[in-house]
Amino acid sequence: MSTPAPTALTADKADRIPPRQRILAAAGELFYRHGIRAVGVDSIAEAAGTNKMTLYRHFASKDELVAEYLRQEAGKADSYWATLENQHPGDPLAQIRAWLAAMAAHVADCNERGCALANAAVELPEKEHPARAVIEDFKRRQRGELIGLCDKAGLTEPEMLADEFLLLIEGARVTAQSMGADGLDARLMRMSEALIASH
Amino acid sequence: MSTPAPTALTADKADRIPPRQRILAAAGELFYRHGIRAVGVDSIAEAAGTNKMTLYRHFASKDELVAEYLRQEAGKADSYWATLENQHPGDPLAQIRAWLAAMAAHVADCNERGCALANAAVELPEKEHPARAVIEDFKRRQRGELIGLCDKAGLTEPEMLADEFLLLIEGARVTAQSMGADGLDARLMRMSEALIASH
DNA sequence: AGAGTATGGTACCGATCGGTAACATAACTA
DNA sequence: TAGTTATGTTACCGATCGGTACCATACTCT
Repeated sequence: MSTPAPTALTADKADRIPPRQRILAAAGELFYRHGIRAVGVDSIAEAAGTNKMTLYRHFASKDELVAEYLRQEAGKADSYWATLENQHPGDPLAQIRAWLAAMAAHVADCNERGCALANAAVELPEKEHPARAVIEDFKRRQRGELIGLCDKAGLTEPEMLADEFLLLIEGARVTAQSMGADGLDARLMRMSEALIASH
Repeated sequence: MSTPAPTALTADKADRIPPRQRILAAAGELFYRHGIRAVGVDSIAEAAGTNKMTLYRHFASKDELVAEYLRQEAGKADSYWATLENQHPGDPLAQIRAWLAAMAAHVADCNERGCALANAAVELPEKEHPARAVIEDFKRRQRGELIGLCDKAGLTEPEMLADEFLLLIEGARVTAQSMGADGLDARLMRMSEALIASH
């Protein structure tokens, strides 16, 4: 009678998921959807099916929670390189193409709101914010991985090419937020192929 | 004794500049530097050398002030196309190159924090916000102007090329916020020239 | 000079912000 | 079973949020 049904739909506290993970998941959703500064800790705790006190037992401050949220997002993106290697073992060019296609799909997805890390950089300009280090480290790693792939694929000027890809993708993700993603993914893939051909 | 000295250094109320302009100027500075949500109306009024009451006599709400701020920024960018036409009359390709160079300079400028309109789009995802219409209109106009120049310059696939430019620039401006602008402007110019050559 | 208007100053509103104290209740562990 | 730890609950803190009422100036225009 007490437990209505183990629906597992809502992130209710009855779930076996520990509160720290629930908080992080709820914060991720809200931060990404509405923006970091637009979301208060109260609403995060509520969405996580817990309360503010428990939140502050796991995170020293909102800023630290933000940093952890970004670490989580960075980790997801980082692990994707290994997935690509598994899908196209020993074929760096195919990995690059798959990565570009995945990015184009992100751009085309109406539910997406760009790169969480890049958005955070726009919203948190203070250099002292703990999130800044997370963002910069991630962007550096991402660039390094992509340069490595371009290099292994035997493409000329791998650094230049990787930067071209990154600028194009980043531009597309932010443009989609202000102009919509109408046909942007197809355009993105065409441009990418042209870049590959020219290297 | 009362007036210490007409220093004209601070944006003091003694200036002949009407409060509405002072408020808009102060809001522009603060919004761009620290982010829209990070700036309260009190601090805007104070920076403008006036008070909150006068601010609300000129702007119906903070959201409306934000929209007006973005209209102002859009207007500046819009008027730049005429400047380009004056500097290189009848030479659309030179105008494109000058525009690209100006954008690269923006990217390289450490005091810049990307496109004010694009940043606002990241910070204000709510579709009902009065700023959204301003942003979308501006981006559409910008794209139209650039397509027109590419077309008049006799470049092939002017729409495609304009989108390539826009994505590249937008990507560079947001990337500069998370990775610094280290050599990004030179890279940007090289990529732009390659794009022009291929069209 | 007088009337109307624009601005400044102050105090205030309810709501929310990030963050905490104190206490009760679980849950796990020895 | 006793003790410890993690979690939930409630109430609260000072500060700030966007927004407003009220009144005193100051300026402008007839």
